[in-house]
Amino acid sequence: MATIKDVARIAGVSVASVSRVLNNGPKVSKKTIENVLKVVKDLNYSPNANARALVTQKSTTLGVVIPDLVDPFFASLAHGVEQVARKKNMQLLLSTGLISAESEMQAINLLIERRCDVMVVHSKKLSDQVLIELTNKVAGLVLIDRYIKEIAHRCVWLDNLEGGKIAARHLLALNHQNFACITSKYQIDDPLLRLQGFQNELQSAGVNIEPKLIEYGEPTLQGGEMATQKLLASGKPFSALFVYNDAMAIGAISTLEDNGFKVPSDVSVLGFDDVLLSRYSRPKLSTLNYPIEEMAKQAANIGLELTGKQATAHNDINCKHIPSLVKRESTSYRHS
Amino acid sequence: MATIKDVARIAGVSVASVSRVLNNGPKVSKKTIENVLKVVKDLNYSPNANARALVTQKSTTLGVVIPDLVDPFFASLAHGVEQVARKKNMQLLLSTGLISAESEMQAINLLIERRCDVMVVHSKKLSDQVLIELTNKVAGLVLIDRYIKEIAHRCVWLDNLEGGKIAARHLLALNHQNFACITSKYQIDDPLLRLQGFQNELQSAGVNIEPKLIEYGEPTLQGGEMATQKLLASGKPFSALFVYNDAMAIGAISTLEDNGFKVPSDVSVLGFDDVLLSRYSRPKLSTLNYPIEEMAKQAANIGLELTGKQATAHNDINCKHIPSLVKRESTSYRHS
DNA sequence: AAGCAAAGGGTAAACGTTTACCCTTTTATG
DNA sequence: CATAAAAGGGTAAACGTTTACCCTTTGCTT
Repeated sequence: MATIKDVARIAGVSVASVSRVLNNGPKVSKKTIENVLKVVKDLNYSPNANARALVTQKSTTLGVVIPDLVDPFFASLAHGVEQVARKKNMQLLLSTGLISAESEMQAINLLIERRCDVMVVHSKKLSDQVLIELTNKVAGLVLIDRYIKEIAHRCVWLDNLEGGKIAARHLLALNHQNFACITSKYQIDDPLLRLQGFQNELQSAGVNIEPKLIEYGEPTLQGGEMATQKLLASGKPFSALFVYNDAMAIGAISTLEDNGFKVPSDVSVLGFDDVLLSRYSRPKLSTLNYPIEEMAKQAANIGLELTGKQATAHNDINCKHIPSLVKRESTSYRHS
Repeated sequence: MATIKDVARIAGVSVASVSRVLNNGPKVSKKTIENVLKVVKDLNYSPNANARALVTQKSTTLGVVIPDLVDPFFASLAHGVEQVARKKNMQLLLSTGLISAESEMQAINLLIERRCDVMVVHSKKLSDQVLIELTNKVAGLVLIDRYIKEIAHRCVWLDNLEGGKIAARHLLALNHQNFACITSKYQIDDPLLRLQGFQNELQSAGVNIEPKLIEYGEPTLQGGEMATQKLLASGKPFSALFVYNDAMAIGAISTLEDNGFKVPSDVSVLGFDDVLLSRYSRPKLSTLNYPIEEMAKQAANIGLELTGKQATAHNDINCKHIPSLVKRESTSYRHS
């Protein structure tokens, strides 16, 4: 593959001039520009990004750490980052860290070796302490979906507690009194906080949720189906069901209807996340919008600011996001 | 950030020794290894991947060109490649090229600048000629979802024509006689071939499809809804509907049911792709499985072989894939 | 016509690695 | 004990760029 030296030699100029032409630098005559550009084209020359990164001490790479790409939620996250990358003529380097502390750490280390300027990191397993140290070491590292008080300005996160409360308020406003809840069996803070917010708000309204009407499952369609079966098996009546995520909610609806319950007339079902699926289900799913793509963009932009690649914007920016209710067809007023 | 020289200096050895330790090279004593490793840890040293790539003339990067990450289909593609990348301790570099010849070319060029060893490229707009030249230039470039005769061994593709035929055979076997078809308005070869295969097979069975019962639309839920409305507006009866993809098929089902048609008892609906959605819809969608993730893995492995990073496997490998019927609930026997 | 600024362009160091080649020390062999 | 082989480790070139610094030419000012 041709190098800059080849171009210089054939064009009869120095490598410095070639470099200047390629980078729109100063001090090149029109004639040289044309000349060099022609040789570049003839030789099919392509500058070596690695060499460039080495000497300039900056990569044009935006790194992302997510567990997985197959989960649409994380795909949206990556997509958000990708959009700001493209706007800056940078590229996405993906590092997957299945949810374990070691693999998360490894994924981050790979990005560090690549000297990514900016890194958007989704980490659930690494300790606060480790992440704080990491942010000290890596200027452009921003955490997403996580809140650590000491580095609040480096965190872009969703208020899950408030999400639970919003869910409760919506269902209460629809005149419901008997509530059930399906949540994820995985003990990370998201499901815990959503449930807690939900319960808190119900309690404020003087309503308690029957312990048997809280079920746990895999955060998948099947998990939702199984949890719903357990709910029904309990024999306790309920007219409103708050579910950890949309996939589980769709599973729940499926099982409810198989058992003769109409959604929403018999049971209102409320999901969480507002992923693509929710718009495709029948009835269309009422849910809480998790603006992950916007959050990812914000995280990437903060990373860019931190590394001085972008004028630091409004510093009153709020890194805490509140999910918003998306009322569709799966929740409705209960006529008593 | 500490460099290998810092490590060498503090450990009291040469950079060569440090390098050898880091790469498990020969000619290092146990004592040196321990010594160096300790300094590496103390200094929090992280080797610079760019420098490494420059001198070794190989990157540990696996590039992917797709239009988009938000489409689950392409996310699956990326996920497939990512899995083989991880197995080889390589990483995914993503380059998005919205469907236009220029942006596809640009996306590929970015990967070339990065000197990706292996590139899995999804290109619909670049000409055969351009892609052939590209494969000559880039040893590890493999095309996915595209077939070019001259470089067949560098193409991993799905037989869309056969897919259309399989769809027709399935629906014919279910005793249907009046067929409708919804396809994508975008004139790339996939929709064209699927429709052609479908029609060919129907003709072989002596059945013709009413021209008014072929509709075009955006390949989305809404596109499916609108196309179905036009189908119904034609007034022509049909009991079997073959749809370009799952999203459109779900839109079609939605519109059919809104208009009083039961799926599958009144109309059988068959999708294409077998994306996540199809398992979540009600009724669950019958569809043709597009094994994109497997295909992506295969493409990545071929790229690896081409660049000698992997023993060349069975060379009887088949790069042509045939979609397989996934019978779920949206198609059924027509009782005449 | 002298002097000087501006414009154009070249030289070479630097970025952080790997590795071929060479040298020294230790160990094994007879 | 002499010697060869093996083991350990150092030196420096090379990878392909960018850019600070310097030099030459040109044109303008007085």
